[in-house]
Amino acid sequence: MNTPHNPTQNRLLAELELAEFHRLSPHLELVDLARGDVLYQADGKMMYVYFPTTATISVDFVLEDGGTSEIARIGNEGLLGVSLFMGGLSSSGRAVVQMAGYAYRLRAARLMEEFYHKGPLLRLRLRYTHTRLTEISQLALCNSHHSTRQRLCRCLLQMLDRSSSDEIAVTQESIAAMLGVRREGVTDAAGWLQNLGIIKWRRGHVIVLSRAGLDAHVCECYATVCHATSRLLPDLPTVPRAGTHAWRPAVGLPVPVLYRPGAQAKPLWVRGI
Amino acid sequence: MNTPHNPTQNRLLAELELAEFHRLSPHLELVDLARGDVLYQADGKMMYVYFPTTATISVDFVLEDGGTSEIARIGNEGLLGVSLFMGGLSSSGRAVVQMAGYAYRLRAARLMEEFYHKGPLLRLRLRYTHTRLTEISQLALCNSHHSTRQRLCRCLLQMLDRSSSDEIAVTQESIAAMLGVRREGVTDAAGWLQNLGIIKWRRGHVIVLSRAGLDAHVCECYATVCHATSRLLPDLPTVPRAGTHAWRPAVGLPVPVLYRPGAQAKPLWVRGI
DNA sequence: CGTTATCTGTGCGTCCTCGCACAGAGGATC
DNA sequence: GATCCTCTGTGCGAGGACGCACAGATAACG
Repeated sequence: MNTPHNPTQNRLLAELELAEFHRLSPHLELVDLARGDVLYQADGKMMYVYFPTTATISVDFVLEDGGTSEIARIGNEGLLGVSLFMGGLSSSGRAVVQMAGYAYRLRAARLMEEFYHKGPLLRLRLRYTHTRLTEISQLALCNSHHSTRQRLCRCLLQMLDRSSSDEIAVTQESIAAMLGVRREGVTDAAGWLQNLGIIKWRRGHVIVLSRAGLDAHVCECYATVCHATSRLLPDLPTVPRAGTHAWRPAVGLPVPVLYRPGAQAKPLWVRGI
Repeated sequence: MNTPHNPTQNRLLAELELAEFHRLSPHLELVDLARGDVLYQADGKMMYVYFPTTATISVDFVLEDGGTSEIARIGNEGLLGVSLFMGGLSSSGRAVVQMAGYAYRLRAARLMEEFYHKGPLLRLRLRYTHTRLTEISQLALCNSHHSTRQRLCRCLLQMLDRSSSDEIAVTQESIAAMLGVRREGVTDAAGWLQNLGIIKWRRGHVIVLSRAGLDAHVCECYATVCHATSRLLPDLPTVPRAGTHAWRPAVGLPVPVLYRPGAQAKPLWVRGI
C-alpha cells in the first residue's frame, strides 16, 4: 500500500501528535472525490468527517427561493464536519466537492469515541472551529459591504491558494452561486479583470495572469481570513504550492488595526517556493 | 444574599446538571451591564465569559473603513465568549451591551479548568457553538440576499424576543450599524413599516404595534435562527416574555424544505404567556 | 464532421442602496 | 422658557445589482 497519499497531506492531521495520529490513522479511509459530489445534504445525516488533501469542498447554504451562498471553503488546511463534534448529527448546509481530488474520512461514530479522549485532537478541533467562526463572521461582513468585483477577487485568490497551478477549473455560473450574485454579475466583474490583464477566462477555466493584480483589488477580508488560518497553523512546514507571489498588504490603506495586531506586513499564508 | 437574581435565568446555565451547576455557581459573579459597555475589544483579551440574564449583548465586526455588521446578538439563551473555550484567548469581534441588564460572568481561567472536566458543560458549550455557527452562516446568507426592509424586520423581531415589552430602546443609527447599512436606509425602511401601521418609532424607542406585521414581512432567516435556537434548548421551561403572538410561517410561500424539516408550523421560539 | 449543450458576453430598463445635504422634531439642559 | 444636541425624515443624483432576452463561442458527443 505504498501510495503517494498520506494523511499528513491534510495540515490538521499533520498537526496531531504522533501517538494520537497512530491511534487515528487505521480508521482513516482515503476517498477519491469528483467535482460535484455531494458529501452532505442540508439537514442530512453526517456519516463521516472529511480531511481533504488535494480536494476542496464547498459548504453552501440555500434559501427557500433557491438563492445560495458559499459559507465555507475547505481545503487541506481544514476539515469538513465541525458540526459533528459539536453535538449535532445533521449538517446545516450542503457540502459539495468543488475541486476534484482526495480526502481522508473518518466515521462519525469513531470520531465520537475519539472525542472523549479529550486529547490534542480535541484542542485542535476547537481551534479549527474558532477559525471557522472567524471566517464565517468575516464573510457575513464582506457580503454586506463589498462589491461583486472585490468579492470575486477574494474568491479567486482563495481558490488559487488551493490550486496547484495558475489555472482554476470553475465556471462563472458556479462562482455566482458561491458569491450569491447573478451569473451576469460575475461575467461583468470577470470582464473588468480581463480588461486589466489580470485574468483570462475560458469556458470553465480561469487563468490567473497576475496574482498581484488580484491582491490589489481584493477587499481586506481575504487578508483577514488568511491571517486567521495562519494563526491556526502557525509553524507548519510549508506545503508546495504554485503561487509565487507572497501576499502583501494593499498600498495606500490606513494601517490595519483590527485584524493584524502588532504584526508587520508579512506573508499571511505560508506558501512554498 | 436573597436577590431576585439567579444564574438559571440564563437558559444555558439552567440546562446544566445540578452537580455541575453547584460546582460552577460559586464562581459566577453577577454584573450590572449598562447600555454601551464594551465587554470585548476586537482582538482584545477576553477575561470573562458572560451569561446574560436580562441584558443582551451585540458582537460586531468592524472593517478598516469603519463599516460594521452585527455578527451575533446574545441574550439569556446564550453566552458571550465562545472563542475562549475554542482555544483562542482573544476575541475576533467587539462585544457591546445592547440592552442594559444583568449577566453572570466567569473568569476565563476558571472556565479553562472546567473545560477539562469534559462534563455536560462541554457538551452544552459545543452544542451552543454549533448553534452560533448556524446562525452566523444564515446571517452571511441573509446579508447577501435580503433587502434592508426584510433585515430590519428580522432585527426588530430578534430584539423583541429579548425585550420584556413591546417597546425596544434603540436608535435608527445603531440599527444601521448592526445591519451594515446607512442610517437613512433604516429611516426609509422604518417609514415603510410605520405607514403600514406595524411599528411606531419615536426618538430612540420603537413600539411594535403588530408583531404579526413583522412576521409577514421578515425573511426566512428569522425562522431559521429561531429553529436553531429551539433545537439547542428544546424542552426548557418557558421564560416569561411579553410577546404574545406565536411565530407562524409566512403565508403564500412554498413549503420550507431545508431548515424546518418534517416539523409542522409551530412556535419556533418558546414563549411564555 | 455536424449537431447539441453549455459557457460566456452584451444590452437595457428597473429597483435598491449609497452619499450628501438639509430640514424639522423631541428631549435635555441650564 | 430658550437653547442645544441628538434623532428622525426627505430629496436628489450616481452607481451597483437585478431580471430578462439574446447572440456568439467552444467544447462534447454522436
